[in-house]
Amino acid sequence: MASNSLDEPYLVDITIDRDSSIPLHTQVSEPISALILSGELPAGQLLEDEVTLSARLHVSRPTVRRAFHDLVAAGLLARRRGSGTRVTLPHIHRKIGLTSLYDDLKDAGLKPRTDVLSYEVSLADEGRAELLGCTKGTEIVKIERLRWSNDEPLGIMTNILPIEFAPSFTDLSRHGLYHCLRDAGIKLASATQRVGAKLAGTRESELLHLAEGSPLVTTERTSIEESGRIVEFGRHLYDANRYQVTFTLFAEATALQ
Amino acid sequence: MASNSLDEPYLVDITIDRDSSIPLHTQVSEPISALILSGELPAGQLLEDEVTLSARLHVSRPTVRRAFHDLVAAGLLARRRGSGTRVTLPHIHRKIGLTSLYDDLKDAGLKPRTDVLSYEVSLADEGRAELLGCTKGTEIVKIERLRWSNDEPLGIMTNILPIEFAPSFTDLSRHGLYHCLRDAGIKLASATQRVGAKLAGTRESELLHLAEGSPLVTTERTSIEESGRIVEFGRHLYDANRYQVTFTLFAEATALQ
DNA sequence: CAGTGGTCTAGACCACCTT
DNA sequence: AGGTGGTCTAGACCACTGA
Repeated sequence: MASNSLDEPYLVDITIDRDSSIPLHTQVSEPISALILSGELPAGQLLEDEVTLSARLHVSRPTVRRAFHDLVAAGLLARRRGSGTRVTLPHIHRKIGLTSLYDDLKDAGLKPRTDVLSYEVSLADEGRAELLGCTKGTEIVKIERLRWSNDEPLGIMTNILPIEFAPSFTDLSRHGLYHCLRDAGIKLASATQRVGAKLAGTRESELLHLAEGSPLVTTERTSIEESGRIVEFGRHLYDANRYQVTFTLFAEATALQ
Repeated sequence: MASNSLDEPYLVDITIDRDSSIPLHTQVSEPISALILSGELPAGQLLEDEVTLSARLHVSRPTVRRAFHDLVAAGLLARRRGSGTRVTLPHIHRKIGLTSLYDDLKDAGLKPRTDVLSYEVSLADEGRAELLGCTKGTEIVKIERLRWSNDEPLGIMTNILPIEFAPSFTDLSRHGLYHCLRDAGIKLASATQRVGAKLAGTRESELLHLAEGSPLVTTERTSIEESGRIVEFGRHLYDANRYQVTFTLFAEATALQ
């Protein structure tokens, strides 16, 4: 292959602060991540090999390896023995996270707005208790919201939470649900999502300003917190002509199964 | 907390073969993964700490750490400093992989069958070239298949591939697309997926034995191979009353972004 | 306080790719 | 043959958890 700039290792500008509380491997991976996501590093760009980089930064090779490994897991880098470490194609960079799946409209610059339609405290019946992994009769909060985009209603969002996780009505009317949870110090570990389709019923079509029988995207989500407890269960309905769910799967993550 | 069996570390039966070509960390993680996925280890079960386990197996602590780290990334284990390593809730175990998203019916015991409706070789027009990341005029293969489940049509699957990745018609009529790709030695790295909804048109409703205007789940997928090239682009349509897309997101994976 | 996972080091050898 | 990432070791110290 003809030599070109992609094949000359890019020397990322990294300064290591050994007094910082930030782990060294993060101090290595974060600047690289930022360069790739900002588009400054083009797809296919070769990086320094890990031995050279560790010598230049005066950190151990395992530390650089850990940083590179994290970037590979995030889909930003691809490595090949003998060949080196390169930036992946931008397709892979559009990786979706736990929060962005729900707060993604903000980023898209679509002037989002969310109205809280109802906020109810009640005791869990059998079905809801099972959805939340709690016992029947536990106090739960049910929230119904309407999400707007460009001054048109886009989705109906219904969520139930055990009362100890639920944000207050006022917090919720100001910020998104995930934002409130994070502010309350609740750390989410994972979320299981089911996406399907259905036709709009009477109430749904009225709320969303659609004709009855219009196609809707349905999502059901169960969010789990670090210790394994279920934080919330949500059923959302979106206008299918204006909303799709996007996500990326990685082969690596399934290597064990 | 009252002492119970979950809080007594479970000693996983692991034998290390140092002559094997399988990495030691895999020899540690794989049996644990199998025990959890088979349900033999209950949610919340405490495992040995990594120092004890590494001593028992006569491997170094970083090797055991690597194994545990992989199991955490796969969603099977959760670790907390000072507290230990425990099996996560089964919610998280239903993790979806690159292939299972498309070959998942087989597992569900639904007697799947796939008919190849058409198999065409052509030159990529502008739109298809962009979808596949190749130049206009490249030879591509377009495949249309009908997937059955329990002797009822379930989905229409349309895929395009650069001709060098495309399986032969005969291979395709015997095995799933992903199966063929794997057999051809093509290693997938990631796939970006978009899920939405629409109403069935005339041809779709005929093929799927549905009324016109029935709700369909639509998926679009771009699969990328190790070196970053696009392997295939697929547009699938499914009967929404019988099919949903399920997947799990992990917080860890997004830590960098 | 003791126990646990999190980070880091400075090496070593091997497998694979490219030239 | 040389360069690259993949694996593995035997330690060390720190931060957090729980009793």
